[in-house]
Parts: sequence; structure tokens; C-alpha cells
Amino acid sequence: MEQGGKSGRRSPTAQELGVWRAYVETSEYVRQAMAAGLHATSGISPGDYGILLALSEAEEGRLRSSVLAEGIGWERSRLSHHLGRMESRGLICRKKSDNDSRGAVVELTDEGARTFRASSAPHLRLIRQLFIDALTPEDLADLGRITGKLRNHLEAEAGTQGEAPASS
Amino acid sequence: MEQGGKSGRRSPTAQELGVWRAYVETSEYVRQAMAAGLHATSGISPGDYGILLALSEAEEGRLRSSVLAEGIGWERSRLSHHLGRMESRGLICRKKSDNDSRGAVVELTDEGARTFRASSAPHLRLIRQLFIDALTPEDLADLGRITGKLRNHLEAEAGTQGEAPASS
DNA sequence: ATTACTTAATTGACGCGTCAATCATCACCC
DNA sequence: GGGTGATGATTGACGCGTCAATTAAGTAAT
Repeated sequence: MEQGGKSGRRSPTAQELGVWRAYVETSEYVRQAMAAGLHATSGISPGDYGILLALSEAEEGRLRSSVLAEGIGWERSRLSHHLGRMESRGLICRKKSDNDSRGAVVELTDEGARTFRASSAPHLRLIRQLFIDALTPEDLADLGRITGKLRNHLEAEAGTQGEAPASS
Repeated sequence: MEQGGKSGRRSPTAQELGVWRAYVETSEYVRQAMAAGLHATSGISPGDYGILLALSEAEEGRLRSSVLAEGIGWERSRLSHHLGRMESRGLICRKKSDNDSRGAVVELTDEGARTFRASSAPHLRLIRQLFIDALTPEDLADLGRITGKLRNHLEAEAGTQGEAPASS
């Protein structure tokens, strides 16, 4: 490993920093606007929406908790906390799995299904209003490409974190 | 207002939705990676960093709380909570303003200044590793442009939220 | 069947963010 | 100078997210 390569050494230029800051701030802004809009129109959070969506698409509106966590890419404990809150609002319920009674099965309640149906259209409308309408199709294609590169990079990076203390 | 315009009516296509989801997930990933990296290298959060940076750049390492809030674009109460936590860790301290004793002045402690100096290089290195290194200069330019459009759009959108219930 | 290991899920503590309510001070004005 | 209202900042409640610890149930070995 030469370390003299083109990467990782010098600190970002002012321009690079500017793009970084704009990116972080804007994505935060988007996130916040989405959360606020969803809350205003449907009384749920983006997290709620993701869970309701996953359950709605599942066989019989139920999923094993670990499968759900995997499906939406959440840590177990995060999901557990969130399900607790959703359960107390009556959107889902939890039962023990039949075959393996360690496992919990999460099931959409009628109320949950209704809430999801009611939130779906506003959710899509928000995506359009906040995001799609801001950009041309070319912008969208560029953004998709760039986002993909970024994600790949981060995933690769994550693999090489505490590794190879190496010779010297 | 004709409402028959090109925007806001139909729901997003699968492609559009794909870009949306990738964007949201990736920006979340970036945010999380940055927070984790900063915590690991310097024991602070991105919020801490922003505050330390703003104070470091200020005259005598001190700012009126409202000015600081404005500078970093935070709500007052968010800042207040955060300053409370930072104060208890000894990074900053708060005093009453001399002229207007409603106002609080936030001041960098020695410890805070030291922490900021120590975190600055790792912070910049993370930006490079996580973000800049993932992208070509052209990507970065595109992303800057697109981000700008998105931000402008959101700001404009925010202006026209609860407005003009209109005739029918 | 006891011990040990692993896996599923939950819990508790704590930092973070938002909203609504509150408290203190200033500014004005009669 | 005693209301009245604006302004600066804090607080409390609550949802959200992470980490570390824990509980509970399955699996395997002896």
C-alpha cells in the first residue's frame, strides 16, 4: 500500500467543502420537510410509514420481527422501540411465533391498515412536490447515478474500517 | 391557477421513486457515518462540531446565543438543549449578556477550544474519505448544482405552504 | 439432564430534536 | 412607575436512535 495515491491525504478545497455542506444541509432539510408533511397529512412519521408499507406488502399483513428489520434495514433494537410506540398507538400488534417462540411476529391491525391506506397518497404526493418537481429528468438521472456511487463507496469503506493495522 | 400544469398531479414513477429512496437512504447513511466517525475520532457529535466551529471563528470565542443559533441555522430551543449538554461536559460556558441581560453569551472554554482543534483534522479527513473520494470532480459539480436546485425549491415551497385556500 | 453457545428480541440509559409552555427582561406608553 | 406587549432564552414532555446489557428460547455436547 503506497499511501501516495490520489486519495485521503489533502484536506478538501473550499469548493468541495461547499458541496459537502450544501449536501448535508439539504438532505437534512428534505428529511425534515418529509417528516413534517407526513405528520401533518397523516399523523405518522417516516419510520411508521416504512413499517406500515412493509407489513402491507407482506403475506397476511404480518412479518417476523427480524425479517421486518432486515427488510427495512433497521437495527433490531431500533425496531423494537419503534414497534413499542406503534403498538401503543394501536397500529400494529405483536404475538409470539408458533414454531420458534423466541421470535415475535408483527401484525398490522385494522387501524394500521387503514392508516397506511390513508397515508399512501399524501406520501407519494409529498415525494413529488418536495423532490421530483424540483428536478429535471436529467437531474434525477444524474442524482441517481451519483447517489449510487456514493452508496457503493460508503459500503466499501465500511468494510475496511478497523482493519489491517499493517506493518508500519 | 389552472392546476392542469405539469407538476404535482400524477404520482412518481418507479424510477423516480427509486432515486428518491436511494437519495434518502444514502444521505442518512452519510450522516450516520459522519457522526460515527467523528464520535470515534474526537468524541463529539456533528452538532458539537458546528457549535465549536462557530465559536472558534467568533471574536474572542464567544457569541450571543441568538447569533449563534442564527449562524448555524438551529432553532433556539434545540440550541439551548444542546448547549446544556455541552456545558455539562465543560466544552462551553454561558454568561449573562452585559447590555441586555435577557441575552446569554456562549463562550468557548479552554477545553472546548482544545477539543475543536483536535477534531478539526479528523473531521476534514472524514469528509474527504466518505464523500469527496467517492466522486469525480464532475460528479461533485453536478451534485452541487442539483443540491442547489433542490434547496431553492424547498425554500420556495416552504413559503407557499398553508396559503391561498382560494376559490374552489 | 446439565452446561455451554448461539440467536431473537427487549430493555434502560442517554443523546438528540421538536413543540408548546414558561420565565425573565426590555421597551413603550399613559 | 405600573401595565402591556414583544423578545431572548430555558424547560418539560415526548418521539426517535444507539449502545450495552439482559432475558428467553433454541441447539449441541457430554
